[in-house]
Amino acid sequence: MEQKLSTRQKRILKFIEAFIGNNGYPPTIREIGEAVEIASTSVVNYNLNKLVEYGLLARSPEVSRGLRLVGGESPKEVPFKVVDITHLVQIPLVGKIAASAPVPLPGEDFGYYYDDDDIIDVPQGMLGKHRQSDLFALRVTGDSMIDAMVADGDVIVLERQNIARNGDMVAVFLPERGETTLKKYYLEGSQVRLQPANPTMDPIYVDADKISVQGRVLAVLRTLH
Amino acid sequence: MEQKLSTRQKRILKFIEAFIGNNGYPPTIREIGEAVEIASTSVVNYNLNKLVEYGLLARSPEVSRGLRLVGGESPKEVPFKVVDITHLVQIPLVGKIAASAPVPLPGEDFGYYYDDDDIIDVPQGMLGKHRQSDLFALRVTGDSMIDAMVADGDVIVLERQNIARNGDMVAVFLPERGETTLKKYYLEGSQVRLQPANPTMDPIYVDADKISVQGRVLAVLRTLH
DNA sequence: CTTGACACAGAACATGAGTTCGGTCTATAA
DNA sequence: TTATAGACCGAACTCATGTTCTGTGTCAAG
Repeated sequence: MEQKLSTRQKRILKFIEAFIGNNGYPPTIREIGEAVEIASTSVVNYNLNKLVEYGLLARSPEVSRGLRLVGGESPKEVPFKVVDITHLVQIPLVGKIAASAPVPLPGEDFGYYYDDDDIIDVPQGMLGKHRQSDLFALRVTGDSMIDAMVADGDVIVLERQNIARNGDMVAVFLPERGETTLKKYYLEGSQVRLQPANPTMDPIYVDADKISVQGRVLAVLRTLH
Repeated sequence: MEQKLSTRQKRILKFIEAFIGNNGYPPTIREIGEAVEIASTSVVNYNLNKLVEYGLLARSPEVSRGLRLVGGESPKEVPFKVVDITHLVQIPLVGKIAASAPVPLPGEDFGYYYDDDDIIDVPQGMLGKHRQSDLFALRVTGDSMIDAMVADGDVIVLERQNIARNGDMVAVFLPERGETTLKKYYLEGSQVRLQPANPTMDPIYVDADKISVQGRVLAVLRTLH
């Protein structure tokens, strides 16, 4: 059964989900309208009734906030699922990363000592589930990471981690070369194959005990202007 | 921690819990009063405020059914900070982009089937200030955009726009070649220089009237795993 | 006994919020 | 062309619902 929801209707559903997750109770028609950019309450009402037709929503007539999501999923799980989507994780931007230096790791002793501009917000659902204290971000300076498809000015979000599993994109420091790179990690015998994200470029091979994994890359964020 | 809840307050808590479980939204003051046999709404209000004092309940003033059960734990350190949803921008993921086809723009009836997750949340501060309705996102398929430092699977956020200013990163469709690319835009006389983001690659030059700007790139999002 | 905090009742009040209705716009069918 | 239906807007309407106020009765401290 293929239900073609309009973009608005999808946004409405998503918003209701998120709102309930954040507030514990459903939104009003007007709150939905504001969030989804619908000027008239009647239009929101109109689309809500559509969603009821499609069996995605339940409404209690004449009841404020009388909405309930009734998708195929178990309704019990909704609030938790939503939490993942709508929560923002605050990640400290602890410094810059360049090929010529090891990754600056967040200070352990002094914990939270960053000013406001050094914290970036990321929707929790965009990353997986991780201990927030293990997350940190770095701004890339220079073009040395182009083989990792990472440009000057990009922000990368990392999870602090000393080991890696095959296929992980990791930040590794190579003491022999005295440089840091972002590569995909593949352990092959006693050697490690470090594969650039750019498929046109060749991997490098290093002894497994001669590299230092600094963290696993979870996301790359690039904003223009 | 002793909590000397009156029988009424216990019944209220119990009822709220049951009501939310049954209906998906919290009860009104009057519904509580009826269930717990309290004659006056003010008394219900009175006891609800007591429960808030005890840290067992959260209320949103002037909000219908603005109740939320909250654990008895101390509100000291919440692992994830709850943020107002209005700080998130909801952007429709309207389709895929590949070198071989023009950009699918929102509103064009492509008969698209929208999934549950073709809306992405982005912190408002990450983009600039834009009309939300002008924003859309595309998922990149294939490695054809590597010269723009965009990898397979990346999501790009665009602002719908037909013109471009020098230096803008834009999605342009080249009718002559029948392909779409992401390039930096520089108008030079009657020609346009399209500069790849990757500094090691060379620009291409096209007649200004032979290109079609589809939108301006605001951000590139890449998640691993 | 008086005082005051506490729990409660009842009713009026103000506004939050669902509903309804007339009208516009666009696309498609007749 | 006209007609019809879907999606939308704006405003009015009405009830649902939170808030506030005055006033009871109880009970323990003074």
